[in-house]
Amino acid sequence: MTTFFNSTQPIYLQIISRVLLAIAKGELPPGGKISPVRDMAANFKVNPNTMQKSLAKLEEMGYLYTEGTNGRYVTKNVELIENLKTSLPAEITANYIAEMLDCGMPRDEISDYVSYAIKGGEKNG
Amino acid sequence: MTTFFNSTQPIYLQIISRVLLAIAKGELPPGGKISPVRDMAANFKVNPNTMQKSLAKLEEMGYLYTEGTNGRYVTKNVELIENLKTSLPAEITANYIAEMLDCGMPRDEISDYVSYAIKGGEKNG
DNA sequence: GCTGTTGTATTATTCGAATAATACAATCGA
DNA sequence: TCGATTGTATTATTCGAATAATACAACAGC
Repeated sequence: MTTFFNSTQPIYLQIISRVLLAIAKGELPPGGKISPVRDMAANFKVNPNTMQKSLAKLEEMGYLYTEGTNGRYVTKNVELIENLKTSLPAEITANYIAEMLDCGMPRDEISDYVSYAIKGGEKNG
Repeated sequence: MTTFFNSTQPIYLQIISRVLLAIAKGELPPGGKISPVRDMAANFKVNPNTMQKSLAKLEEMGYLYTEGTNGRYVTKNVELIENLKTSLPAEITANYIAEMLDCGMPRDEISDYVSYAIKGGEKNG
């Protein structure tokens, strides 16, 4: 069914994450026009209302803005976007470290563990 | 309100994670009796039904078992628990690496990034 | 002016999570 | 035996997420 999402988190939040990522990676450039709500809903295979909800939240956060009935655009606030580029991986990493500490892993062994996992302990696409 | 949980994931799943962690860390030793449903519900400040749901799932998974009306216990299957000890951090790490790659971070820079974050880039309790 | 596209709003329905309030069955201990 | 404790089951209600089906307002292009 939902090819894009997992079930443990609301879809609209997962959409927000994906759009933020696209903005951070420059796939959605500053000032660039994004697809209409209905199209994005179709692409993500979700209900237009769900898509609308996600985009409205992103607008609240300042990452998107609406130009009347003309369409929706990515913010031109490049500082906000630069900030996103650094804060996204930072948050993910801070979260990861917290989880590992919670697991009982000593702080000074975590990065070694990551090294090991990357080099061959696990198979990562 | 919910001092223990965040809102982006169902509480009963978060409880499951916490119990698994406690088992892996040995805080709940193999064969050890755990608190009654009602007590655990009170401790976690959730509804007894929610607690019951989590414990039932953990039982399905084989980590707990019920002795009639006597109480609930942690499995004596130490191999299962040993497996948990390694698989928990492995899964967390695999997930983390996938997220970082998704962010566009080169594979060979991830562990350095973690090192940096641990040593002082971030403040971690 | 008309039509299509855009964002937005509204109402209703379904579903699962969570809570509440009980009730029941089985065992243990006094 | 009696009562407390245990796990379990049942029914109802509330809430948010998600979907469905529309409807409306505003602008662009013909």
